[in-house]
Amino acid sequence: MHPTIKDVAKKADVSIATVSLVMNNNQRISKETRRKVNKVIQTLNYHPSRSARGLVSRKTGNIGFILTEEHFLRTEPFYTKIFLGTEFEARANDYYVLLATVNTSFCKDDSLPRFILERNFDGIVIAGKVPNSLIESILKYKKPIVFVDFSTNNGNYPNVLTDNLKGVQLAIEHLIEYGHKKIAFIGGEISHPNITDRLQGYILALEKAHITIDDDFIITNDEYLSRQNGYKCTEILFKKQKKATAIFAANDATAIGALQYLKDQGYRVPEDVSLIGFDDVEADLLIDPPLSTVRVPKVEMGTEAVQLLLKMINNNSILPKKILVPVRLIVRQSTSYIN
Amino acid sequence: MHPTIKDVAKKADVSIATVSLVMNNNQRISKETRRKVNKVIQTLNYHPSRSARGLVSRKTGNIGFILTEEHFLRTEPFYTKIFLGTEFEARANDYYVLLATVNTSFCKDDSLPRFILERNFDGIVIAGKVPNSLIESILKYKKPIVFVDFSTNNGNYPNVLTDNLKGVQLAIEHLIEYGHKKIAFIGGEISHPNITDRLQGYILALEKAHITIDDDFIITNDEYLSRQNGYKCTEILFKKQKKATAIFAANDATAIGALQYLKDQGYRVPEDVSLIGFDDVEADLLIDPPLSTVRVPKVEMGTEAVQLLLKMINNNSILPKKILVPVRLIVRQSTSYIN
DNA sequence: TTTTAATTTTAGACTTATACAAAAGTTTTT
DNA sequence: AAAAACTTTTGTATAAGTCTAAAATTAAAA
Repeated sequence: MHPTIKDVAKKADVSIATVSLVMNNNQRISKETRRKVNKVIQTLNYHPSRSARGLVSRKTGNIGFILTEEHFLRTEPFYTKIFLGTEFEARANDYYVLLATVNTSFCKDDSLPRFILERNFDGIVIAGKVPNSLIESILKYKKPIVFVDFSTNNGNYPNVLTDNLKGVQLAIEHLIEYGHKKIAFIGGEISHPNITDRLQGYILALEKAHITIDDDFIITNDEYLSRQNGYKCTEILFKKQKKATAIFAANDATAIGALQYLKDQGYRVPEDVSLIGFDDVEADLLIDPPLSTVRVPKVEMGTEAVQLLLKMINNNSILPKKILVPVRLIVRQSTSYIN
Repeated sequence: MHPTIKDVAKKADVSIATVSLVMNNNQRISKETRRKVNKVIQTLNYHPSRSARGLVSRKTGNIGFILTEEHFLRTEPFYTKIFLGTEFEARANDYYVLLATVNTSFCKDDSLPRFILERNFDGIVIAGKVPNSLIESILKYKKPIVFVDFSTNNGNYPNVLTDNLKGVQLAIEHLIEYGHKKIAFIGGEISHPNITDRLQGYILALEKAHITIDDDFIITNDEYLSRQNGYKCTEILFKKQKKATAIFAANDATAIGALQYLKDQGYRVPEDVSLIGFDDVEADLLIDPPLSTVRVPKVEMGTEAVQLLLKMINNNSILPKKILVPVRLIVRQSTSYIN
């Protein structure tokens, strides 16, 4: 059998309480005893049992990570990267991450992820948009929660968000610098906080540059932010009289769909139309031309979320309610000077 | 506080042992008592504590998933999908999956993933090639292990593998059907079991079609299976006198690199050269022309692995030593009839 | 020596599973 | 019909490994 706290205690000739105190860095233990015990711990390669610890201390050492199935199975590894970030940061702090997906149409009587029912977690990271009914169910457990890439006014929990306003501003300024004035905004899921922000940022950036907002250049709907939807929006945009010379797409998937439409219609990108997206996903480099975009630091969002969550778990009093992760303009070949 | 077994026992007017037996579907409990207890369990929304269970039963309900950092961070979500599969299957069986990455250059004194040290797992899925030293360290724990997408003769543990021979055979037959006879094989990591198999399959398929193997058409090395390497191999291939009319690439990344070289040199795909890969990754659809390939069912590999692992954990006697997951030929636009 | 501070130990709790004991219910034997 | 022998069902007691409040011990200071 593998060693337990008793084996360590016996070998170090102290009580198990002492060993426990040493393990938990309690300062009452004398340096000498500490050293002696630590040595035995090393020798025996002792590691305390999670189960026993969890049972008595009511801390499980687990962090839950929840997102919708839809987001999880999404082709672009957007949330996968956020997950990676949480995983790294959790591991660095001796936590495990338990991943669970929920149905997009979760309703209040559906059963919650198992680790919640079993109280097998100390805190939860909720990534992306999830149903309100799910949030309400989870809130009942009164455990620390951090939202990533989604904000809700349900409860008052901290968020880790993309700096959308800043990102759009960078993108629009970039287009303006290239001489564009007829800049369109296309995208779906307009009621999603991220997209609302981006549209808002688009308007602000144009106003700042003293360019009048033209409603004909704003094509939005409430459908999923897919390539298909990007294609469709661009089609609507270009069926109008006025022609935009640049398109800001609400995300890269939308931009890739837009590119397809433009190619199909014989427009050259960027010669005829400049195109910029948002997110910076893998696919951007694979398409022709490579897509200019705004980089969202996905992995960092995950690490930030865990750092915040751990602070909550440890009752750290200073808690930012909102962390905006910095974005970066990535200029590739889909944007150029206006002809 | 949330309910414990005691609360259930009191409310159902039975002993905690009875509740426990009901929870574990022990048949000695009478139908009536069972019903009564189950009803209370429902009413109280009782879920047994993982920690307590783990402590007494020595089962943690956790499955470890190990892969190298390199594989985890890989752009193509190959292992991510396998992970998804394990996650789904594990959840369906009330297990959690704990993911851990290890350094590619793990050496025997490095510390193992934490869940191993803490014995916080019932079995492990090892995905992809991992250092031998790691395997040796893990074997010491004498716990069930299943290897996915990698086979080792270290110990005698079951594998879940791609049916490489079949896959290559399908690809080569497809090319032959299109009239190709000068079919090249390119790829790195030639000592990787998968790639060794694929080369083997290439040779067998050609022999079967009575086409003589030409060593000039086999370009391999031991570097990582990257696009860069695909580019390089193709360069070597086409600097020779004899020109191949079709290329079988050891995987899709290699194929994409090959495509780049061909385009750079003015070869048209598939008019001048047919190109087929292996894996079926996301990128295949994004490149121009979309890549013909052999689909590896990644998610299914994960589910198969967990099913196998659970059988081992539950001491199921009938254990296949090797599961070959079926592959499928995916014909897209990078292959065509020879001109 | 007494008081105080520092260090260590004792004892109990956390929740569940299970061996064994006990009770209740059935069948067989006399 | 009662006793004996089973069978089925339920309960009692204990153990798993760790943490922690409170108690006990030791050392240091007064």
